[in-house]
Amino acid sequence: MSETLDSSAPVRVRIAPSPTGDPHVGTAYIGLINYLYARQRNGQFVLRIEDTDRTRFVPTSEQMIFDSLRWLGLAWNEGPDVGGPYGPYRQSERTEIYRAHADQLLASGHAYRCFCTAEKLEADRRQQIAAKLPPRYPGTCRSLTPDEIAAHLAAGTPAVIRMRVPLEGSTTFRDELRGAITFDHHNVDDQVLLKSDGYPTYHLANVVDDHLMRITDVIRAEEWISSTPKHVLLYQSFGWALPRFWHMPLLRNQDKSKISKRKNPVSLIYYRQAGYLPQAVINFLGLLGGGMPADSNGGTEKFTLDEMVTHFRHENIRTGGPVFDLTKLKWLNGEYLRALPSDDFYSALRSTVLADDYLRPIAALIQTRIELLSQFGDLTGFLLNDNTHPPESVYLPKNRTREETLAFAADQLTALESADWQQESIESALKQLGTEKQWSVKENFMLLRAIVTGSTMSPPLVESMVIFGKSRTLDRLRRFLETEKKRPPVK
RNA sequence: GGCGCUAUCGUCUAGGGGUUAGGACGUGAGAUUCUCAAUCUUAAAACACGGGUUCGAUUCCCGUUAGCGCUACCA
Repeated sequence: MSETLDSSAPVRVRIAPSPTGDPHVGTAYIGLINYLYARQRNGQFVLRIEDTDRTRFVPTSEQMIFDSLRWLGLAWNEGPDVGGPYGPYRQSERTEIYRAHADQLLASGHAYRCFCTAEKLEADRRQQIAAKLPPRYPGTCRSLTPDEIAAHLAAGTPAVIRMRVPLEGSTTFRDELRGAITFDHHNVDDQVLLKSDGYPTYHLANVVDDHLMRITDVIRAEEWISSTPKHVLLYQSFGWALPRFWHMPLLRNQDKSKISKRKNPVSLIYYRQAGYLPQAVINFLGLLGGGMPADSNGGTEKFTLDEMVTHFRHENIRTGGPVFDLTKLKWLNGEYLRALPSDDFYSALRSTVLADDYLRPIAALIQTRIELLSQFGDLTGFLLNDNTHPPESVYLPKNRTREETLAFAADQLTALESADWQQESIESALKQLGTEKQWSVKENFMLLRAIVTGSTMSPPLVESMVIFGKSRTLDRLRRFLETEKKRPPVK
């Protein structure tokens, strides 16, 4: 095992979300654990944006991450928006640093250039899988001669830089929650460190940044355990001291799989818009995985972020993955809502479901459709209600079976998930799906209307969906599918 | 398939070599309330399995099983 950081070094931790979409509830969870750790030890909490995957980059994502984490009360000491002594805190602005470090590994022999094409790698992988072998990089470019490399470079062949994992031996590291974990080098792949577009992969960037940013404790999700030996090897190649590693259990869906948007609302935007209070969400997150002594608050399961700072014990974190139980979160939220002073409760309503920004576009939508102002609620109920589950008689099109209808609704969900949330993109995504599956525009939109509004009659559907918001609309679709799946056919 | 991690009520968890294995959510029943919600009372509900170690294992060790994760020029 390698040396660890000087244990007297001031504690510095980080979260490193990727701006690839809506801010994720898992980011908030890991953020909370890091935040508590830093505050308990008078340490620093760093926010770093890991935007090295240019293909999945979503420009609006970063701001949403900032807003959501602040909403929850997780303030960071250093980050892209607040600055700090170890910036820049956006990885896309640090590419020179990664390149220099990759070059250093090239020079020291800990890494090598690889000129294999994506097609070849894919073919290799398929062959290995077919032969029941573990898919690994076959080492084609591992021992290229200087001449061969020069030739490729001269020819301008696109290249990546891979790490040279020792063929023999093993790497052991300590996980603060589980003890020593060992990986045989046979099972550690020659990971790509620098991609052909010049951006680093997570593995290089996170090691380089954690070292340069003086991170003492890497507190991250359990899914990283199997790549930790690569990181340890990298630290060793650079001759750097190791941080402590804490791998948190993964949040789970009801079926125990890793939490996913397909089976659960995971967007923090959703929780905000649906009317969860930040103190309820953060309290609930603190309940998952243990860490709070049961008797620290007189046995209550309700506690504030500050109470967590004083009582939370990282050593007591349970390593089994907790199911993210929406039912319990809702109960907790109700508790907080009821405990609110009535004025605060009213402002909470006014800043969410009755916010001007929300109501104004709704007004525009119904102005031409009413004769009395008091009819407002008649037309907009579905935008103010939480649950609008249509009966089969409403959602089922003539000449369609229940099975094909539910299957199509699931397709609609998939199509909408990847759609940009604007009228035109939503419409074209839906129409394209309709054409593919031979559903008429009318059937298509009517079904969706029934699911989203609970009725066959409503203001313009897509505009309504835009106002209602992506995360809530998709959630409605998901809940519809889920309950219909469980319900036996009525007919 | 390979490697790794994990295992207490349906769910979140407490506990720990000898306990009636505790609490919370949810569920059932009852009380209260004009209704509903809230509230109160109450009930059902768990140590995955097999070997050890031990006077005694749910607790410690090993194995099995199951679940999960990783196995990308994604993070």
